[in-house]
Amino acid sequence: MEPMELRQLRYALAVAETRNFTRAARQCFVAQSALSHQIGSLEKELGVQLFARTSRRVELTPAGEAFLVRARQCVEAAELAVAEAAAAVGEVRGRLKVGIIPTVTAVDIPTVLQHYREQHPQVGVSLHMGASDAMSAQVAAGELDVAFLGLPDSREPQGVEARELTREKLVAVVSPDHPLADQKKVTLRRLADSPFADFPVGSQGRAQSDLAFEAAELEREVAYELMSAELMLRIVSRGLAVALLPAPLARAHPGVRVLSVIDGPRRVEYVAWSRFNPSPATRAFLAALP
Amino acid sequence: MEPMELRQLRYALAVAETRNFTRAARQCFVAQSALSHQIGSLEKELGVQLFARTSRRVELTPAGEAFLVRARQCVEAAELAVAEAAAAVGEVRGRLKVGIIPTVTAVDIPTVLQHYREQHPQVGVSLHMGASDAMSAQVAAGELDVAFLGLPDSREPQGVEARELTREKLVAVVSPDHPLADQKKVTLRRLADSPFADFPVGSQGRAQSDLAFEAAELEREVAYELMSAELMLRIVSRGLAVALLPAPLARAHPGVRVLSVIDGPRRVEYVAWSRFNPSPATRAFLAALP
DNA sequence: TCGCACCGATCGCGCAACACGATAGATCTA
DNA sequence: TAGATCTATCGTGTTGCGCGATCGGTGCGA
Repeated sequence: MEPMELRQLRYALAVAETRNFTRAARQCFVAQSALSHQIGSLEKELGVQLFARTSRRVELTPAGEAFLVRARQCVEAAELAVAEAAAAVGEVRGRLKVGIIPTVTAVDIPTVLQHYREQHPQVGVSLHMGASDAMSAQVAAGELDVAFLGLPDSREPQGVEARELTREKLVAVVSPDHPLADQKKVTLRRLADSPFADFPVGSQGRAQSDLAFEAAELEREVAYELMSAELMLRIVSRGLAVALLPAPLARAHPGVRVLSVIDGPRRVEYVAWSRFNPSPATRAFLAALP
Repeated sequence: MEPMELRQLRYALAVAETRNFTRAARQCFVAQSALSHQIGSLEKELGVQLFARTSRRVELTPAGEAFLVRARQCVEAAELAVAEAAAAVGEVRGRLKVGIIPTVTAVDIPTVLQHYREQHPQVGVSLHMGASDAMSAQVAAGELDVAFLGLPDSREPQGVEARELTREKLVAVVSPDHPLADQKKVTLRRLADSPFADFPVGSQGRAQSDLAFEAAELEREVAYELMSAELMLRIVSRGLAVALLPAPLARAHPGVRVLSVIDGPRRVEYVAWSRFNPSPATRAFLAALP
């Protein structure tokens, strides 16, 4: 019996993705008969059914689930091997998965991506938004290549390599009608009387503010929870709530007043990447960051 | 141009291992011409030389080094995929790399290995001796599947999953001629007058004792440093030094006196495995441990 | 209920690529 | 200089991969 080959893994992954032999074959640019035959001989060699197929539906067997996790790693490693070889002669190729929080301020993401793509047109970039915790876990698990994270200044990224990009104090944003609107400086104590818009409980964005109020032994009401800084600012401008946000985001938004907070929380922004063997595309991205 | 296949990676790995096309071909059970051709077409597709060959010597180019790291991961993932598929129908196959410190007491390694092999004859087992720190790093890096570790009771394994096997107090061993030989109990204070045999500086085995002497604010002389408990006991029996060791090891050795140490250090023995996707062979090993 | 659309398995055929053995060419050794 | 060693290359045979066509089974709609 012939040993397993990458082609069979690629076909099997396509079937798992589409749950359909015919579409999988199209995706692999081969005839359905060829793909069927390869899957069949793969299953014969393994001695296990990977797919349970009725003529109407294709599903993964438990064996198929377990097998394809490794098969995916295998194919990814093969792509990375090609990318490494190309990188050794100065050509950066491959794909790059970037995670960003909704409050990146240290760098202008579109500019960074534009420069990166100009320097390395052979790299396909995909962007993903998310929370710092989820994304640093994804980086550690290899599901993201790099991620921009924001943490309270008392914390550090866990389980990943990281570089500090900026360290800044959050500012308060209030609507022009707010009683504090004409102040230049406020304290948490005075802000705590108003309802807040903030990030969802559990996110590091929320922790940035929560920790400060805890340290000051103050209670506050969070009336709105959302992951979007943009929406948060619009809610503030309507006078529905106040918020603590990074200064660059706050100042870029019209229709709100920005107040410095004397005992306000500090946050740190990091760029994080995997501890183990970042891909050439990842190394190039980190090198291209200011 | 054809896409890369596992066959080419297997051949390339064999060449990297043997540094010789002819021997690599034998290892792969193909003719040398076939292997040469595959390597050639692989290099052509990558657009990079992987091997610098004179007709006398074969060496890896930098591109080859980088490429083969990933290629190795790729074929290992392929093997694991096969093992996972087999495991899904109850057959445990594959290879298992076990790391052990020289002072395992919680389990009898030969017995464990014997039972494991009887239950899972399809698994090839390889044993490696080493220090706790080095081996837990190897487990984290995927170079070992499981490792038995010994740590001071104030520490825990880092970067790996681990299960505590036993927690015990170290005993003192002295030669029958030693002034303390007839005591049943001693203190660190009284032991500290004698020269010690102990594990090398930096190892966790050494840390077990060092921490205890530091806590007691005592100085001692370590006259002999070695990684073998067996040798350590022979040195002790000759009267050249005293030592602190796990009780089961000490009692198993003739020609030494074993003393309990009132303020003696405690150690914990763990079995550790990788955080990420242990192989079927690894899962079976952990399940087979008492 | 019948026909039709959909889907995977199978078969026969043509071709590409893989492996083999032999040999050429290069390099180091005695 | 002869020989040993090692990789590249060439010509040849075979295998297995992909293709198109077709079959058989299933669910849906008229």
